[in-house]
Amino acid sequence: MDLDDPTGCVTFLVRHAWLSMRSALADALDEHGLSVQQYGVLVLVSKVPGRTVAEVGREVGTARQSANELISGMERAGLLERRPNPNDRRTQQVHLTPDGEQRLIDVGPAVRKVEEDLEASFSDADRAAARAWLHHMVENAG
Amino acid sequence: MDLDDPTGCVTFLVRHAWLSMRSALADALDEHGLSVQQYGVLVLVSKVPGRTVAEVGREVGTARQSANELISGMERAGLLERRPNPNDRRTQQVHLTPDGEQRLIDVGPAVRKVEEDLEASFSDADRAAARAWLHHMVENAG
DNA sequence: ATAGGATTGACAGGTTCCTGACAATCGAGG
DNA sequence: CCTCGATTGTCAGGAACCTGTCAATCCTAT
Repeated sequence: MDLDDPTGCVTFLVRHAWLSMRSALADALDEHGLSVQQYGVLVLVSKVPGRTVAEVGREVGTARQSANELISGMERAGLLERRPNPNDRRTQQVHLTPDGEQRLIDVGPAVRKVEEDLEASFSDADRAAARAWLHHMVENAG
Repeated sequence: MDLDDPTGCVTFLVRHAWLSMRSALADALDEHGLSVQQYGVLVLVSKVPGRTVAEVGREVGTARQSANELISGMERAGLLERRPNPNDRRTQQVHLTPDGEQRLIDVGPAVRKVEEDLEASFSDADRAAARAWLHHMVENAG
């Protein structure tokens, strides 16, 4: 990727960072047969099992319908399963299958290595500062 | 937008920041009838007139074909024009029309206000640090 | 209890973006 | 000169994502 950002617009710099990091992450993930979006859902459902489709969509930053299609695909791939929600007949609880859990464990080191390598030259303070800046953008925009 | 990022993965935090900032930018832009991608191309071509389609695609972080479609649409909208390149008969030089230049001038303040408001609570040093971090991600990934 | 509003998962249809090809053209090396 | 590899703009087809909509369900207030 080229992406030198001559626009002088921070928003596009953030976009370029996202594209580059996604590309690096994708390289590590598709050795394990996972897409970046699938990995995102896997991590999310792993941290908070029982999430509904709509919740997954919101927290992963995509439309409800896109989350639906994504989850359906992962269900077909045997990574996820939907269970009926006893407290709400509209929704379904999304859970990891044993295969999904195993896959998440398998890719963990590779993912962590990618991000660690990318940030290797930064101090803990710098990393925290960058996260704070990014988090602030998330909170105050949209 | 929700986007609280419980994944603990910086890459997704960057994605969330991009989505949020893009949404804020889009709100400001569509009052002037521009999309975020169109604005990006406008700024890029303004800074370096005569860019080819392929170059625009690379620098804006999209496929050659997507840049082609984007530029075609903006040409139809009277914002851009393609001129033959005397030194290379394969390529065409993309230039702003007077309308395109005017539109860019018109939206400038709104765009700058959005980004300034987002970063208002950060010092110059913090802003520079965030840009350095982002730039490093762009350089070392992809 | 029940009416009204909001939310859910899913379907249909459309937009955006991408990959894979193609001929035309350029540039370097015989 | 001429060939060969690389690059350009563009077309065709598909993948990913979104909006709009619907019935079903939940929640709140009267």
